[in-house]
Amino acid sequence: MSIQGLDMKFKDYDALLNECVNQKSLRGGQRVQAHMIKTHYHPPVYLRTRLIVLYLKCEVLSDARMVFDEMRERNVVSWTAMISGYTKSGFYSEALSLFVQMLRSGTPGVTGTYPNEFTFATVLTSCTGAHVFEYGRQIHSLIVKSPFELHIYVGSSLLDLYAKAGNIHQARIIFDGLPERDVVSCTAMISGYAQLGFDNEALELFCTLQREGMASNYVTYASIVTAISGLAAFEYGKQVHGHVLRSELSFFIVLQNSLIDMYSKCGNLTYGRRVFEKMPERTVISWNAMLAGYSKHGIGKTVVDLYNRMREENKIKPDSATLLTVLSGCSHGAMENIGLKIFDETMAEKNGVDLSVEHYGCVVDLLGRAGQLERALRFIKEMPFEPNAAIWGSLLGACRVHKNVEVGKIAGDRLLEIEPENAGNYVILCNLYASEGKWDEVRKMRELMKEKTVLKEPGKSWIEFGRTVHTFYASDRLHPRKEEIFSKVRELSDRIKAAGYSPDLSSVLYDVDEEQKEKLLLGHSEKLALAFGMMNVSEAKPIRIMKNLRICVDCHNFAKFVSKVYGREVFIRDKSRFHHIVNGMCLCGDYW
DNA sequence: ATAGGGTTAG
Repeated sequence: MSIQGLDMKFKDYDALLNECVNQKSLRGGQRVQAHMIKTHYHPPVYLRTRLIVLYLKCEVLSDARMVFDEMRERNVVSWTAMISGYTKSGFYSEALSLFVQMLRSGTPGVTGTYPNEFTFATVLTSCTGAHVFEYGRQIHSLIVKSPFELHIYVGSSLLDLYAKAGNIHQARIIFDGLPERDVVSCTAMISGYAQLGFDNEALELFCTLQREGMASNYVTYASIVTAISGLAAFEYGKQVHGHVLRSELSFFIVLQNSLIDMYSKCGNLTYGRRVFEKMPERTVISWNAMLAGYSKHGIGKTVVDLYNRMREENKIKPDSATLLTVLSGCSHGAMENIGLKIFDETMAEKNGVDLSVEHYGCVVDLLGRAGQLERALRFIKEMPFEPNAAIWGSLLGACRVHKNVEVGKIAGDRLLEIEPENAGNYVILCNLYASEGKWDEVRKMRELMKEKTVLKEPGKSWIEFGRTVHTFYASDRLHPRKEEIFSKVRELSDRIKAAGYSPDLSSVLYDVDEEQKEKLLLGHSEKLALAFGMMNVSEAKPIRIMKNLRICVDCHNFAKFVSKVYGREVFIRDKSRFHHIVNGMCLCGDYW
């Protein structure tokens, strides 16, 4: 196409620019712009905006911005296009600052440019991306006064904003208030539930909407698979996977990634690996999800093998999450030296990944697990980050296992400064002091604990059986089969006591007599779930239990004895990893 | 002409 020497007018430029946009031709746009300058043509707002849109489509933000800045006058589309350009590239604060300028713009004495439904939809996304939720709420109040409150695009990003801010209730109110629903608004609601851990609600909404004939796409499925991962609802997950395979959606990498994660979190690494191996194309997330599965199961060797394969294939570059997973996999898998070596190698690499305080935390884990507590302490003092609660907690945990009161006291004091409200910290310190017979210190800790701690999240465990997820709370008085389950726990306890089990009363926080302590221990939700599993799950199958917190020492021991005495295989997924318990032993090596 | 939802790590 040649435009030299022609007498170009609005209509011609418009046609040319349209063609460039369709072909995504950056060079074409630049030639049109050059021609305008050469022939002293002053394009109107419309044509300048078309140029901005073209440059944004070609992902050259700076060129778009240049055209934008040269405009003496702009309309809502020029503003919105520019804001959207910044939002899509993740420059949220630029986008928000433009939005403010937009409201203030206009000739003196005249009000600014008024945002429309396109502007609101995109600017809310910026607020969510930038995590400036208070700002988003202010924009919400502008929207309420505008005619666009019930617009489906605006409503979707608005409910997403509240969901991401953690206010799922408000998100649901907005969702229910929308006059119509479509895939995106429904998916935003479902993923909002899933990301905040309201997995049952996510599943319930998904089922309801499906009955209502809602269309689903791969984003919807990725979100629902995430909810299934949280519940570890293996049977349901397989069903959804089958559905995906029969649809046209199975080629989406994002969806395959979430399936890998789902199977791993259900404790079925074989299925996850099968999805992983069949992928024609992988992203770094595919690798990270697969690695995380083996890491959480404590299978360190496979973590390292897979990581080496990733580096050998040299197609996908490991990122900081990869390294974090590999280091934590080495720690869970008792491969301390290899983990430390990988850390050192990464440090030495020129353009390796960005190391965060969490990576350093993994190294503390590795050193602590290896029993090198003084070295871990030195490492913490020399690292380029301010140590946080996770770092000190990791060191303290290691000190408890290796019974090192000296270093443990240092870690504990720092930890209580940062996190005085966390009861778990006092418990570990109590255990440490008790193991050395320092009863004065134990008493001091108990008093401090009573004074400072706040109620933590209540413990709960669940197990999937007969297409239903059965949930148990500590000393569950509401469960319909409570009598039966409690007596089964008693029965298990009596039988394993004969084989050498003795309840670990020291892990009970409350100041009550020993009999009470044992009763409290027997009421732990994971024991109830285990008893339920023993009553219902066929003997040929492993019992798979999920727990929202970390498993306690006594329940861990209890499960080990049950596995030996009754010859059962037990998986317990807790907050930090999988415990795979067979014949009286756990793959975690009693370190978690 | 300009617009909304998604997967991994601890």
